[in-house]
Amino acid sequence: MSQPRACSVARTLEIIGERWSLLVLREVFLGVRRFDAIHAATGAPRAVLVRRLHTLVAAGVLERRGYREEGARAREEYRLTEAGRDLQPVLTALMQWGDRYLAGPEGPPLHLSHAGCEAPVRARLVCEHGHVLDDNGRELSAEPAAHTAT
Amino acid sequence: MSQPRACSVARTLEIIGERWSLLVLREVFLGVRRFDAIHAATGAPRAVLVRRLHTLVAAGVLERRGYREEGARAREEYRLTEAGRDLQPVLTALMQWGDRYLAGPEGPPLHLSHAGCEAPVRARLVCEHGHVLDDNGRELSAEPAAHTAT
DNA sequence: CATCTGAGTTCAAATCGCGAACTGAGCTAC
DNA sequence: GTAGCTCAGTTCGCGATTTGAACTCAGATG
Repeated sequence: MSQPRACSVARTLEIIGERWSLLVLREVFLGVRRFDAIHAATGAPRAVLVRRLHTLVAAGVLERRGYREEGARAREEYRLTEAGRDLQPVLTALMQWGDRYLAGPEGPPLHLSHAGCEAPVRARLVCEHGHVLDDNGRELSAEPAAHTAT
Repeated sequence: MSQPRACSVARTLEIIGERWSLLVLREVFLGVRRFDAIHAATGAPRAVLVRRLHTLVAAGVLERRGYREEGARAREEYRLTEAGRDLQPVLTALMQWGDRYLAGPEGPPLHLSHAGCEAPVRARLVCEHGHVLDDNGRELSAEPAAHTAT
């Protein structure tokens, strides 16, 4: 093996693997869309935040658009695209692991529930036959696709 | 809001959010456990790899242990702990997103299936009433836990 | 003994991240 | 109409981190 492994994990991390990217996305998922608000909620330095937002927009995960509220001046906001919304399982899986292994004595700081049904939501591994697997991957088997080259 | 948001995502990223950490974990999940092999498979610089491995060991995600094969000299290997195995949904969610949005013309480079049942496995959001949600978070509602402070 | 391998160290150069201060446009109150 | 406020960035200097390549060192191999 002379080349690093070609892998969708690596490619995804090229986009959202930088230091603040996922925290930015967390905020946008929570409905925080304006620059200053994201800055305050994440604590990321402004210069870095600008770069991350541009990267995410360029990658098609966020969308930057101007808007204007009643009699207020024009502002910018960042919204999730379809591709961005599809990152929800990533955030959920990260949060869930932190809840389990890193929560303080007060328990998890944020609670996700199924709108309408109110039940707590978890990221699970599910096979197409409908079996829900344990989270630990012991029931998984991985194999490279046919075209192993590249 | 003067303090950055307290959040399990942020805490988790403190541990596995560095540049190479998740790629290291990907390899260990795939059964690659030796330093040089991880180095070759990820392409991470050796000095960085040493730091990441130490971080992951210190965080209790990996375990470093010496071993010796028949008549070979002693080596070190890195193994997943229970906590490490529980990161599988994170890796799977990342891979799945990359498969959907970043796969080349040859399609996804790696295939996960349910051992025994052979069916493809996906990371899904599932509520405790057993409903499987869309991946896009539209059916989710988030609220801070009671103790909003800190 | 000379060589190979595995697991790191060490090094200088380039990049990146950081906090704090600054810019500049548009609105609002005086 | 000008002083001040808000928002969305820039700029800046410093220090930490990353990088690739070369080097070390111990144990096994020929």
